[in-house]
Amino acid sequence: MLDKKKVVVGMSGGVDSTVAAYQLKKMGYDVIGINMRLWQDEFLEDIHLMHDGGCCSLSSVEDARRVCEQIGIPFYALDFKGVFKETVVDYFIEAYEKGTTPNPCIACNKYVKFDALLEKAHQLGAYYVATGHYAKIYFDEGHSRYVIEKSNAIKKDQTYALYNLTQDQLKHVLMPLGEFESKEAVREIAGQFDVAMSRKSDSQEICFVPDQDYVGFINRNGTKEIKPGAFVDTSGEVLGEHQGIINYTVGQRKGLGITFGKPMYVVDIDVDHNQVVLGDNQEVFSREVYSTLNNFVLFDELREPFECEAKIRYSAKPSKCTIYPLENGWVKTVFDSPERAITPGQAIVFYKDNWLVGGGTIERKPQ
RNA sequence: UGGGGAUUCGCCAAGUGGUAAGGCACCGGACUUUGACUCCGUUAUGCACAGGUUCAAAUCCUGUAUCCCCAG
Repeated sequence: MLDKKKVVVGMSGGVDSTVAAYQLKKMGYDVIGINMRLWQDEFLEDIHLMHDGGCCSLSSVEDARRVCEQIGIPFYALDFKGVFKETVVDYFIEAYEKGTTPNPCIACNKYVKFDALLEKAHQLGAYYVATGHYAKIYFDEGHSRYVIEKSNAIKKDQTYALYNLTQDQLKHVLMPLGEFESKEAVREIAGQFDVAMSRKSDSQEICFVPDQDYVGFINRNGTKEIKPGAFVDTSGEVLGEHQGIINYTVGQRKGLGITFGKPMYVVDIDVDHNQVVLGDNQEVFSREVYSTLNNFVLFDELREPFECEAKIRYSAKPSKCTIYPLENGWVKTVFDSPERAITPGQAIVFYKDNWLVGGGTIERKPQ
């Protein structure tokens, strides 16, 4: 029997998860802090010295332990390396190898934090798992469903990374930071535990990749050989040589190592021909987006065209669009105005007012 | 080895006597729970080289080198 007063909190040792745990404790929950061991890499030794890590700092076990002690809750460091490697790291590498751009945080949320960790929570008898995400989750009578609503701290809103959560998961998830009006308010509370920690920076890269060098990471851990190939323009004309498709993502401008007297951007990546297509600023805009693996939160299934807003990357303002159901669970999104750099592999997330409608993985237009 | 033109930061390029624009690339920083984008900043004591004229030259003169074009 699961205890509804019992909650497992994923503790990174950072500001957000610390305050989340503290708030729950204050609300009277029986809180258990768990630090997830996710990845080991000899290059990661000092990474916790550089970043707060927010959700997924890897080496802050000691911070997490100390904080739990101060809050007065039990603490465990548990091994999640297996799931993490399979569902996040391998996915990450494979995505790049097939010419797309992964979003590891979304995968981690889906498979690790709200699946593996939730399962662990249940094993410990806890009904809930909680995190320091900036988002609001609750049961909405109007929709007769669990819903995800944007955080009050709109600048820190993290609902984008949560679109994959199912009703089953949402039922068991608490996000106490959703009501906070700002990160500053959260930091203030964190200050009482550990001054140094409350000042930790927000900066964040891919948590398992040292030095922002994801290319080196894939070279060390990937299976495929990275081969140079041709840069071509949108008409197929060869412009130069690229260093391997994993180095590029749609919309990228810097690091092409080739000059044209005007800014040039990656417009597309053609894995089959090992080519990277370049174009000018105008050529990187488009109104249509196709997505698969869609999950809807506000309703069960998309059955007819639906007017809403959507964003195609984490840090973007939602733009007006209409979404259309296609066959095999695909969704076609048509924006009112062109969007910049629609990138296969990234997520498109739909919103209606402050509610998260759903989302999916961006794919290239089906032929 | 006749004539003409060129040579400015890694690349493109402005500057025609008054004390080296700009773009791209690179590098650094900000922003960011992904990758990108964006923003800010740094970057040639020196204009192929050697002399000369001038208060003052990348800009004028002389010579040298390299490249391009036209003639043999």
